[in-house]
Amino acid sequence: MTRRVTIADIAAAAGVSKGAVSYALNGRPGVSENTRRKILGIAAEMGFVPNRAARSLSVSSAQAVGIALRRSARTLGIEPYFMELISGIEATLSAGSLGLTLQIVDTVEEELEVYRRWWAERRVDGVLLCDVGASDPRLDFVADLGLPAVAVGGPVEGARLPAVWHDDAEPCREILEYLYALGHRRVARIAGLPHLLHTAIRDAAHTETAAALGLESMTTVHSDYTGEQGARITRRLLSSANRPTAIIYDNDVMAVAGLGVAHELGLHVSEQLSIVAWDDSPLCRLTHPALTSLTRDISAYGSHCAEVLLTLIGADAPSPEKRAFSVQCRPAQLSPRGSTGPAPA
Amino acid sequence: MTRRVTIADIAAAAGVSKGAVSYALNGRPGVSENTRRKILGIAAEMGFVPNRAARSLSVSSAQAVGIALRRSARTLGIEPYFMELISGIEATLSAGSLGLTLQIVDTVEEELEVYRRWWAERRVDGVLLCDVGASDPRLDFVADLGLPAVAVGGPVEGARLPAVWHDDAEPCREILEYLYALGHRRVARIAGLPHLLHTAIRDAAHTETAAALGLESMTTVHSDYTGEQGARITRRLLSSANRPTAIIYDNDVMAVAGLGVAHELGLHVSEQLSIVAWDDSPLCRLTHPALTSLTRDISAYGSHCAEVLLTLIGADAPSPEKRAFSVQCRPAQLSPRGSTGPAPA
DNA sequence: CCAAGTCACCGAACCGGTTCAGCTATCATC
DNA sequence: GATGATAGCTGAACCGGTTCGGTGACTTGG
Repeated sequence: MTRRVTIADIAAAAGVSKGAVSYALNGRPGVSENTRRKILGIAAEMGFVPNRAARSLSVSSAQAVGIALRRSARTLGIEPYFMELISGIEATLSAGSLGLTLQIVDTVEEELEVYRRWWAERRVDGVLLCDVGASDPRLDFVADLGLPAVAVGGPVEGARLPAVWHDDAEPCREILEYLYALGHRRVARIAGLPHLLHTAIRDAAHTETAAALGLESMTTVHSDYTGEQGARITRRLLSSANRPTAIIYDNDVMAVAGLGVAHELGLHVSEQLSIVAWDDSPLCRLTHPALTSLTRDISAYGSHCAEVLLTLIGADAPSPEKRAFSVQCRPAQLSPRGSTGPAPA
Repeated sequence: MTRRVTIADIAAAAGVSKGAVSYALNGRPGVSENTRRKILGIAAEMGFVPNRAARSLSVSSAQAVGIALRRSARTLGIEPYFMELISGIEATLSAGSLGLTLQIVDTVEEELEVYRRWWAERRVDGVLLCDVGASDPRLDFVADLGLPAVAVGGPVEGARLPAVWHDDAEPCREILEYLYALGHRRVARIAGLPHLLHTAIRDAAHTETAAALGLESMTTVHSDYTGEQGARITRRLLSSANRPTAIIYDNDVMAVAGLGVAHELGLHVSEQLSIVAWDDSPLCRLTHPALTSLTRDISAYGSHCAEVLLTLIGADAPSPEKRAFSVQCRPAQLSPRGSTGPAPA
């Protein structure tokens, strides 16, 4: 294994000092165009790649951002959301040649501890906070720590840090009006974790819109996003006396599970029961019938979050007027497919 | 923002030299038990956390391992395999307080470039190679580079690096014998990417076993693991003159898609068509009927791979007899569920 | 009582970059 | 022609750890 090439080697080869090489490589003033070209040539020729640790040590930046996920391995596995989000984040980061450090945690305490450690070690320059809760201890924690962070979800009130989010209320209205137009009067919704911010927002939007439309019933049951719970709650709802004619699921996994239960009970989906899923992953198109869903570009969402974080930590200085603060993305669009139809008589 | 605590601060507070502090913190000989306790006490009190960059610079280790995934965002999203694998890897790594660096790439060339850069920058101490191909350029590349790596899949012949794998042939025999016992004589298999090593192994095992059992037909069609292709191929197979009575899918996503197609064609799954899925994710239990599948503990598999990599890079020196070389894991187990039944008359 | 050996600790070099004060040569200015 | 400004570069300090040679104190043994 040949030894690594350092700037000292380049300096020696070019007959200049280490400082000059550093200026040349970083495109800073302080060297003439001629020597810069010469140095760059030698560096390329010798296959120079700067040592991260050395740079981080002097500049005190990690050239990496972190993300801690507080979900079980099983949930992370089936839930397409996270991988799509991560792949979007990753795309933006690697364009700026930043690394992504990933950690899976069990509890909030553990998550806070991870942030504390990452920041103390300078292992990351900033973090992305997923699954933002209505009153989330992490927001103040990272702000107090001074750790740059972006909330993936919002809006967060009294925001001490930027948030990137979709308007969740509008799609809720859209879907309820759509179901109403199809004749549905008894609608149920299997919602996500109740403490999450967007769950609360959707809850409110549904209650409000249902009242405005004068629906006969608008039941909301909270769940943990797993297929098991989705199936269990669906089974209960469909066995009740006055069963709903349409069910809205807060994610696609539960919707697929719900579809399975409908099959199991011998209910024809679309004729006897309509199903709508949030978060349109390819999963929604695999089933028969395909699931009507609320489509968001989650990968783009992730990219967006990463961009905001980058401007926040000043990794790539964009136009100065581009403020690094809360951004709202295009809301989810309704994609009607086979799983919704006119309400049964 | 209060300034970070460094070992110099601790040294000053304890009235000793930086060197002594370093010895004390790392549990090395060179300080008395008394001063060690004193130093540890002060360090804890001041909330000391060592700076990664500084340590990496002197020790020249990154305290992180890397993983580059060469799959599209969409595939990564629906395919539960990767997230489960990653979560297993992550569990082992964070136990050893190593970080996980993730990157998503488009082409092999790009992937090789990522390895070269990571290693040159000393951003990682080693990597895990996923989706091992039958003749995989990455194996020699990382070996030549001197970059510690573990192949997640195998066995790889002429191995210059360790591999961790499951025996894929045995489950193939098991499933075919099971289907045979149920009376199936025309079996099809929608296989994965043809260049992948385990695909080749499964191909061979199926062909061989089918011949041994004297099956009427054993069709294998290769795909790219996506639900779209799974559906398309299933549709074609089921529309053919002498359609199979059982289909084996190389992953769960395609199996779910296949189930959708069966519904679409009005075929009763288990009575008219049996379906078997590889890689039992929770997805397989969401559908109706639930999918018979070949269960592997992918998360444990990931942990295992990470352990081998750790011993390889010597991060945690285990018992010396524990050689860091190719390990074979427990093969997948057949989990019979509702999607398989006796062949139709 | 002194030589040898051991223990605990210090001081300094080192890893590979960045950055800044300072020096020199060049050039414009009055 | 003295003065000042500036571009181009050097040398050294610095970031925060690790590591190693060396030193003084203390124990041990003959």
